[in-house]
Amino acid sequence: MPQNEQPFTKKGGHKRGKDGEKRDRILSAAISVFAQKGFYATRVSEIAKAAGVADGTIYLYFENKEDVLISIFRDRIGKLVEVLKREVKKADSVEDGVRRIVDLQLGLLEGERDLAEVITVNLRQSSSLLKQYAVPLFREYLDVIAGVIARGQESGAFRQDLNPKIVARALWGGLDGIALTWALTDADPSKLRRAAQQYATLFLEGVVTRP
Amino acid sequence: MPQNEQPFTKKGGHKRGKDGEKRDRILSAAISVFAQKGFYATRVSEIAKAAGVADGTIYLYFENKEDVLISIFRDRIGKLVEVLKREVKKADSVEDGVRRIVDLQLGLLEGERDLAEVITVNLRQSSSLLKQYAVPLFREYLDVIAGVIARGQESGAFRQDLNPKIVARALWGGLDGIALTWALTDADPSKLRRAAQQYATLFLEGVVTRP
Amino acid sequence: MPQNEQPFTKKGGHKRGKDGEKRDRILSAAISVFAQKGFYATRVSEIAKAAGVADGTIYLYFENKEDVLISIFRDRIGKLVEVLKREVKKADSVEDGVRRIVDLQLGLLEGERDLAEVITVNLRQSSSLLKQYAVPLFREYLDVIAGVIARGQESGAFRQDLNPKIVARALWGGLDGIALTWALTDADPSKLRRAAQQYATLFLEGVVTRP
Amino acid sequence: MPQNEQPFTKKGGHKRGKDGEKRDRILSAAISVFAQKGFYATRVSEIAKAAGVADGTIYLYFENKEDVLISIFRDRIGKLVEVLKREVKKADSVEDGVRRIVDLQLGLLEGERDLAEVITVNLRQSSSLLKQYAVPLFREYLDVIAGVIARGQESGAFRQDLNPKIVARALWGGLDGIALTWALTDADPSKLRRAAQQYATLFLEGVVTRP
DNA sequence: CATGAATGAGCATTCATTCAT
DNA sequence: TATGAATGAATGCTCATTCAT
Repeated sequence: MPQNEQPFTKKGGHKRGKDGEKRDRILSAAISVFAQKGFYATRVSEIAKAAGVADGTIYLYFENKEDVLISIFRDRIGKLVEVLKREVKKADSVEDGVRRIVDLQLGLLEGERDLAEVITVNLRQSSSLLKQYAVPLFREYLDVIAGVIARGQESGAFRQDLNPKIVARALWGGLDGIALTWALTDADPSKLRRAAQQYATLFLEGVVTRP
Repeated sequence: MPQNEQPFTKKGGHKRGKDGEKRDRILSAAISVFAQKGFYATRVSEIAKAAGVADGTIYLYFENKEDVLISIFRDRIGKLVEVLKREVKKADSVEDGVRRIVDLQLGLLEGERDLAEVITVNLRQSSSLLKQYAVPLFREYLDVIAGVIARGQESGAFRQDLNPKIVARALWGGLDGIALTWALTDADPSKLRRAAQQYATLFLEGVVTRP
Repeated sequence: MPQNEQPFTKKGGHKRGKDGEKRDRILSAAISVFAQKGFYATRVSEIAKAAGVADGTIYLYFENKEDVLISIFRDRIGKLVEVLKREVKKADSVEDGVRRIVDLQLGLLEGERDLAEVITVNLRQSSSLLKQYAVPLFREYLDVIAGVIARGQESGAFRQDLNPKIVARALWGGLDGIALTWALTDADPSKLRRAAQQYATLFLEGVVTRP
Repeated sequence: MPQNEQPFTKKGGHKRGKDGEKRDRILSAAISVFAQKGFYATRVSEIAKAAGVADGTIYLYFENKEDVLISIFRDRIGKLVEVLKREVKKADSVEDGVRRIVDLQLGLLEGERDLAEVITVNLRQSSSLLKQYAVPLFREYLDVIAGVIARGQESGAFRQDLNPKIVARALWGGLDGIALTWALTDADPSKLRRAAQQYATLFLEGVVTRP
């Protein structure tokens, strides 16, 4: 995750490297603290402490506390969307694509649980300013999902009487609902994986028994 | 519910009485303001103003600001669960039961959009104290849904390879996801109702085309 | 201490009896609560509760919270001064008079410990308004003591190179100092009485051994 | 006590440092304001203004308002005890020791009248928390006095039928009583000094004429 | 007279942000 | 750049006092 793939740019440009490193440390710390305590309950000094910098230093890299949160969305969700796109491309079929989406999103809870929590939890605490930034990013994420659905509809694999956007939201929401209850009751990872499998089946085939 | 010893004085005077009329006004005002600005950004004085009472009056009915939020959950979700149970009982079939759940939950967004927003949004802002109160109520709500699923499985109407609790969470989550995006993009009610129909179908039959 | 010596004035004048009774109840309650918690930490509602009346009732008998405290001084210290005067008159000698003063003041801690505490403690919390009322009453009390000293000086029993007022303050202060430490460490009454005896001796004969 | 690594920069800049300069300014300001208005009537903002700092700055050095008061006791009474011990050691005789105690305690009223008022007045306003801190310090002060008395008894200079602790309390109380009335009636310093002399004589020799 | 629900001014405390070093 | 002491605006909550009943 860090950037050890730029072995000489250290002082070449305008104070990169060290800069980006500290900025990143602040963001990572913020993700961790926001996840634990929520945006409002988090003190700027707590982020600073977790990042190992002085309080004032945060203001060298971010406008203010809210900007830290927004930056998390901007920096990290962008990457998530990339991963999602890549993963979806690897799929053999649209059904496989859906299963990959499910696995990826719920798998995120294990790999980067804090980030997942920040995205899930803090998306809803947002002031209007935050909405302004978070919603477009969120929409892009949903659009990737909706794209898979639409492709399935075109190929005839998926039923065509459903709006792909609604289906995408439902898919995301269902995953989020499972994740939320899982997070609130801190169950073990194996249960989450099992839930993921069942959810994919449910989503694909429905709850009604096939004739 | 109290005061049956004054069958007509109802409109006589304002009767400073602790009969809950003022408490209710505060709760309603709080729902409205919390929905607009979120729990943390809401000032107690704003609730007071919206309720048409003095700041201090709020503390005659509630411990503190958080208690107002908790009380919303306690008072209102309890009623929601009642309505849900009643509605589910009226259903001819489990499939109808599912459709009623979908309609009810999304219908709530129209009738009491603010309440829905508070429940949806603030469930996740919670301090641990709030979780303590909100989670059990939420669980009860989910249990009613899970009960419908389980009954469907017993009757053979629903597939039996899925855990009813997971299915319940997925159902709720999908509805919540649709509601969230609808709320964030202030779409019109008719779209929401159409989404509800489609979602019910999706949930029941799955996204994959039937052979 | 109550007024059972007016067997028929009950409804004769203008609402006496009942009135005075309630006013007295409030004062007694206030003495008790002030003694326990101090003037500032005492809530008017606590006085009301202790007196068994409604909060608002207190304002029918007193201007405000401070007036309750002032009234305690006015009503109760006045009586104390009377008792002091009476006691002093009974004395055979000025030496006996001093011993009676000592016994009376420290004895007060047992009989009306709360009142003593209010006088001792709250005299010093006073706003300037309170000082205005308390100081004159206090001075009257000191004057009685100073009178005894002066009489002793006139009769030749007491040395004449000391200002009676200073001696009076010293006598009162020494008693107060003993009372304070006794109160702070809640020792038993017998110790207090022994201390009283020793103090009287000290005051009369000094700490230096007689040749 | 820290900063021995900058032997002359003392007046260089204001050195935001936590070197106690600001802490001291706050304490001094608090002594002054507490003395004038009492602990409860004093606003934190008043202390801040008097100290020439922002309100929030006070909370960088003290837990809360009460901690400011406690710190006054802790910081200043400790020093008083030191001075008292030193002064007592210088005494030629126990009688001289007593006279020094008297002079010192009443002399304090001139040099640091505000501090004396705070100690005298606020010792009695205390919440239990404050008592917890103030009482032990007070006791130490009394113990020094009691030590002088005890030494006088051992040497035969003082009568042995009196408990040294009681005598110590009486001595302190008498001084406090004189101080209180002097403070309440803002007499002039010369009178206080005369009172001190008379009080020492009274304490040593008693009020009764010697045969 | 008595009540106690309602009031709202007042205050301790917090914490995001700044800026001298 | 980095620091962290200092700032002071902002706000939750208390409680003496009022007044309609």
